[in-house]
Order: sequence, then C-alpha cells, then structure tokens
Amino acid sequence: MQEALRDYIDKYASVTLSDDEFERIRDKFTSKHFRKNQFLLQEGDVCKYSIFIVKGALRQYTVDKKGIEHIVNLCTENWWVGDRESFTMLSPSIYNIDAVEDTDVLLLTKANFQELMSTEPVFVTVLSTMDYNNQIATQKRINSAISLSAEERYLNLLANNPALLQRFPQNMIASFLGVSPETISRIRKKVQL
Amino acid sequence: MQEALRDYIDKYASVTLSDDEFERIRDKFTSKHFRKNQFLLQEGDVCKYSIFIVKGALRQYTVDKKGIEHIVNLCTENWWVGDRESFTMLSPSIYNIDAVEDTDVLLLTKANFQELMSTEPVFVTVLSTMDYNNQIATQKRINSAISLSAEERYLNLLANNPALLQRFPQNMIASFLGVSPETISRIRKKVQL
DNA sequence: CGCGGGTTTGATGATGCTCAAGCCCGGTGG
DNA sequence: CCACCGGGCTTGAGCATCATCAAACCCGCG
Repeated sequence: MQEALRDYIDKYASVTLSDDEFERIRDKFTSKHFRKNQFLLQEGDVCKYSIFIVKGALRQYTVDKKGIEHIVNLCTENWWVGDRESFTMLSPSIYNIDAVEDTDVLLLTKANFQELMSTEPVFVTVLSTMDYNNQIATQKRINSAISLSAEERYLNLLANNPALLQRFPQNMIASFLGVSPETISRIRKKVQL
Repeated sequence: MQEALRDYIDKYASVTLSDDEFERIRDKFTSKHFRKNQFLLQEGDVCKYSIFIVKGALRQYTVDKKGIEHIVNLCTENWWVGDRESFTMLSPSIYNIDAVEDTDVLLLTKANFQELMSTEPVFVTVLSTMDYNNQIATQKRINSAISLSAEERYLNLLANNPALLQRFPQNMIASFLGVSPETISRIRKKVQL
C-alpha cells in the first residue's frame, strides 16, 4: 500500500527513487486505517501528523458559533492534509478532520518530518512541489469565492473537479462552496434542464 | 535598499547571513521602481519575475467579463508577489498586478530563481517559510470567505490586518473582501457607532 | 473655481438563507 | 418480506443580506 506514496514522490519530484531511498523515507511514516466518521484531528487539539491519503476521502472543516460546519478542504487519494500552523507551532488547531469514507493514510510526525527535510533532498523537492500546487489551488479558490455567484461556483467545480461531486454527498459540496444545501439542490435542478 | 531583503531572510530563515552569502543572493535580483498605477504584470502575459516588495504597495487582481475587478491580494513591504503558475509553467497569467503607490521592488527571474534554489540552501529555507506563511494565510482567507457575512469579514480584517485598511482605498478593500463599495461604506457607518 | 475620483446615502430588486414540510431510498428489526 | 426509521435530498414560502443604480457629497488638485 505504500506504493501510492512512491508513485506520488516519483511524480512530483520527477525522480525515480531507488529502493533504498524509498525505504528510508517510507520508514518514517506509520500507516493507519480510519473508519468512516472517525476523527483524525479535533478542534483544540494539536495536529501531530502530516497526513498522506493512500485510499479514501477526508474533510477538513471548522464549526462556527451556530454549530454550522464549513468545509475548508475535501481530500482524496494522493493528497496531504493537516493543519500546518498547528503542526509546526504546536498550537491548538481550529480545524476538524474526519473520514468521509473508510480511509488508509500514512502519518508523519513533526520529528520525522524535520528529519526527512534535512536528510533527504528529494523530500524537500516533493514538499515544495506540494506547496506549489496547493498555493495555486487555494489562489483559484479564493478568486472564485470572492468573484462568482453560487451557481457559477458550482459550475466551476463541475467543470474543474467533477470527481468531487461524485465522491462527496451534496450537503458537503454545499458547505465546501459556501452555500446552503437547499441552494445546491435548486441549482442542480436548474442546470440539468 | 537591499537591506529589506536581508532582514527578511534573516527573519524567515532564522539565520544571520554572512556578507558573502547575502551578496551572492542579492546579485541575482534586479531592483526596479514602479510608479503608482503602473502595471507589473498584465493578464495574458507570462509572469517573468518573482517580485519582492521593498517599499510600497501592490494589488493582484482578475477582471471578469463585466469588467469588474476582483482583488486576490493586497501586498505591502516584505511580501512576495507574482503568479506562481505562470512563472513556473511559462503560461499566460490570468492576473493583473499593478502599483497602488510608488513602489520599489526586487525582481528575480526564473533562471536566477532556480539557480538560487540549487546553490543556496538558505534560500530554500526562506522560500519554504514563505510558502508556509502563505498557505496559512490563504487557508484562513478561504475559511472567512465561505463562512462569514460581509460585516464579519470586515470586522475580521479590522482585527487582524488593520494596516491594510489605512493603506488602501476603501473600494479596493471592498473588492478584496468580495463585496460592493457601497456595502463597505454602510458597514463602516454601522460599526463606528 | 470647477473638475473628478472616491465615498456616502437612498430606493429597489435579486440572490441565497431559513424554516418547515414532504419525499426518496437504503438499512434494520420484527 | 414488509413496516418502519432516518438521513439526505427536494420543494415551497417568506425574509435578510447584499448588489445595483442613481444622485449627492466631499475634498484635493489643477
């Protein structure tokens, strides 16, 4: 199951790892399984791991005073999740992360993370590529959040990330887009005509 | 004027650079002055530089079909700006960047950027810190965009980034928050009571 | 003095939320 | 096998928020 990580590194560092190299990296991770609905991180706790998703789906969200959930990220295979601020500063996280499906992940502690960063140049490359992709994606998301209507945001997602629509229930898509479930329902009805 | 860069690196890499080291890095940048309203990047062009702001203020924005500007970023001293996707992929940018005040910047070409990344370890550290800060900031911005009302977003900005409110005209703040100028005006009237 | 950009103010209307009810469907227990 | 339950989705009516349009205002500057 660690092959997913290997493929990921090969792809994003544009390097084919030797078995040795890969083993050194893989050994720093621990693999773990989470059931549907199980928490990987709860608001107020410190985010102790960088999480790499091997198989499954997670959501990262905040809960406001009214108890409403706001999904910041929907994540599936080959994505990293976590609260980086909490992870590096050891501060309490404002996010919750839980499993939307049964999910297999690889976990990396801060100590191991730092060790890999200082001993494995290829890991540095991978991480910076990840940052890069992340930054582009979040930039686009901000742009769509401040400049588009609910319907446009939905159509945008449909065009650029249809996989998410099939993978997550509609109310989570709504929360992810920052609109109510009812509005998503009405938009779908309207556009499918 | 390059002292700004030096301070920045010292601060974010938590390293005090030797004069030598700093000089090697500084030499890869070219400094340039932009007048108020002057473009640093126009939609459709390739983003040829990573921009470090020494003094002044810039805005990064898109323009929609109706001709309305949507500000993705408001940037002042000691920030990096640019369209990273365009910069690394050499693809046409979807963003405009122009000067809100007369501004001094340091420019880094892709070639020099790559050279620094491979020859100056401290530069790698600085960049990853920059990515890190960036990611945290954009994450929070997304969260506020999808979960807060116009008024809450304004109050948030007032609490967390009051400097921006003094530095940029109100209509830009409005665009940055994703609301109309009139709404900002009304919110201000309401809260100052 | 008059011009012009930015801000304010008011009136109107659209977008999207809230609340509430009904529906669909898969799962569970009798 | 069927009845029931519950979660998610749909639908409708009323309402709040915020955008739009238009006019007035303010103030620095030529």
